[in-house]
Amino acid sequence: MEVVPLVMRHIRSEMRTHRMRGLSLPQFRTLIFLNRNEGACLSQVAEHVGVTLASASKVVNALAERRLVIRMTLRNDRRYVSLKLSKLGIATLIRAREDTEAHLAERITELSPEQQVTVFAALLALRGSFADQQAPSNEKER
Amino acid sequence: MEVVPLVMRHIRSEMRTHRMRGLSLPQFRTLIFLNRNEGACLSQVAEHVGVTLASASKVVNALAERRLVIRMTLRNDRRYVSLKLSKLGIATLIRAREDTEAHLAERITELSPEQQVTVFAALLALRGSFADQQAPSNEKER
DNA sequence: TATTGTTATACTCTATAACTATA
DNA sequence: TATAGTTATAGAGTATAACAATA
Repeated sequence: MEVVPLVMRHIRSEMRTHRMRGLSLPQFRTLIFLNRNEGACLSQVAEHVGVTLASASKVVNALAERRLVIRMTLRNDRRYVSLKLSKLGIATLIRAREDTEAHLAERITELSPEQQVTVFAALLALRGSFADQQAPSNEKER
Repeated sequence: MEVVPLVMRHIRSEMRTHRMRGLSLPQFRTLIFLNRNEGACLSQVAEHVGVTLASASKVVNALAERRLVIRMTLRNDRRYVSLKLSKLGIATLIRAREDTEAHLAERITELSPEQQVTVFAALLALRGSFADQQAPSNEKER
């Protein structure tokens, strides 16, 4: 409860001060997800980012207006929207990620090698515990 | 970059679904800070929460309107605002914290005892690295 | 003149609810 | 009738810039 917001603050602060090509955190995370899941639909984005469909729609819309994301209607079932990054989106994501990771890495470097190993192990454990949590808590209530 | 937002999402999700007496995360963190630093001024809140003075002013204003925080002008230097929790604020904070911590604890319990130790050590290390980043010059011993 | 805080303005994120389009 | 997505509306958080009050 205490540490996570500290780290979040740092990430956001870095993203602000280094512009990040003007990406907000939800936008950034959406780009990351679409980079690894080309052709995903909006519902999948919403579930992954952990927001409602309506919120995801707005975030994706902003990204589409900036030509970072391409929206296409599926032929099979025209209710679905297929999403993927444009070339500009990919380039933007790469540069944004490099910037932010570099600054996070700087922080981590301040820790001892043992602490770095500990942090890495802990994050893996936390990911295992938290990563699959949004599916049950998000799907059932809709 | 990947795990921290997951945990944040979980915290926020818990806060939403369990109402948290309608506290947002910045409001919650502000109450926590004031609980441990009675009489702190607005600038200290802003620095601790990691936002600008203007943003802190808005958050505190919302808390004051809900009678959770009491604002008082300092006699010595009337530019300063002294902040503290009301009784209602204290009660609200306690219940909110109990709820959220209980749910976080549930998650952590899913990890093995070794993993729990690892997570704890990692959070300590991260706190050491990230906590003083906001206020390198503010070394009060409170 | 410097410092503390507030207000004005503008933007993003977020939710819920109502709506459209498709199946 | 059910599902995917959008739009409308509202509220909170955030920033910068301009302002007020105090020292």
